[in-house]
Amino acid sequence: MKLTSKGRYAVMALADLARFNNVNPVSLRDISLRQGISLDYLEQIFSKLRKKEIVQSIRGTQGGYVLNKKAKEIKLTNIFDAVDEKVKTVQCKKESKKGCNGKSTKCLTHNLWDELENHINNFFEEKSLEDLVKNNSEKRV
Amino acid sequence: MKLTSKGRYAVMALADLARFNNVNPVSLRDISLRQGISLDYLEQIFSKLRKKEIVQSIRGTQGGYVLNKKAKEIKLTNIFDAVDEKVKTVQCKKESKKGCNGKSTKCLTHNLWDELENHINNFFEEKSLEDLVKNNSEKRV
DNA sequence: TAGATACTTGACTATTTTAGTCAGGTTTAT
DNA sequence: ATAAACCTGACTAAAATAGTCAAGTATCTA
Ligand code: FES
Ligand code: FES
Repeated sequence: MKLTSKGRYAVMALADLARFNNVNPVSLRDISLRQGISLDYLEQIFSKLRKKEIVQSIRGTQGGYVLNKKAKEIKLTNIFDAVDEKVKTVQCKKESKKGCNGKSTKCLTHNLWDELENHINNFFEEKSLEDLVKNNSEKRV
Repeated sequence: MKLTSKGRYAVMALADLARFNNVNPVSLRDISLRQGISLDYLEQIFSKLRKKEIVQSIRGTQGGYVLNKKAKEIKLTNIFDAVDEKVKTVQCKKESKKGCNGKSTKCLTHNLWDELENHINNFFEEKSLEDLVKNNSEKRV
């Protein structure tokens, strides 16, 4: 199981943004340079973040992005959800009573994968952007 | 983040095996039919499981596979490890002091991904094959 | 008001990974 | 002998990933 770059970059970029989220909007160009992420790719990512109202955009010179909520209120879940990074442990449809591989009932291991999915999602629901930034500045002290 | 079929199948197949692990070895053909997994693919998977001494093979007619340890002693970690299903949340090398994207230090979010990786691995270290089979027969009662 | 900066959008593509298949073995019980 | 079952390695189609590229639009500042 691996985390995709898109998800990782989204969080990295927002952490960067949260850290510089004071007076001025932060341009993607700056984030791109600081975090070493392709500008074009960042644009794709931020387009999604904006649509889910996690960030707000300010166009024109001196423009950029700002957080649309308090860092405390932005959970990793929200970020991953926005960029379609989802945790998926099974192939079988959740709603359907059918199991994987076309079986008529759920397989032996189905519950396990459900548990796993919850276990991982719990982590994402607990962590907020604030935790990230705070944790990091504590370390620096 | 998603779980690959290889990992899922390995656990499914071993759960099946554990359940029928009484007198006779279990043939891959049977597992293939019961679980709806391609026989050829199962062979690849069991080759790895055997090399890591999770199962033992018995060749010839009436042959098949048996568990090489008690179900209680086979953790998901061991299974995933055997089939190279690994949890990977970062690109940067663990040992290296360098960060992702060629930076000279670890990035803002590196600790987070480390935590995530541990969080997931903990789950795999706790669960054993026995849990799986027991859990399931309890449900059946 | 010209120009630069920065956001916006959608299409396109190379690479990698996944999820197998296929072909040809070898071993052993009956 | 023969059939059942394991064993091995090479191959491949399809999907997912990680971007790139092109052509805009909006807004600030000189
Ligand atoms: S994973 Fe859901 S039925 Fe097998
Ligand atoms: S993830 Fe390890 S340095 Fe960025």
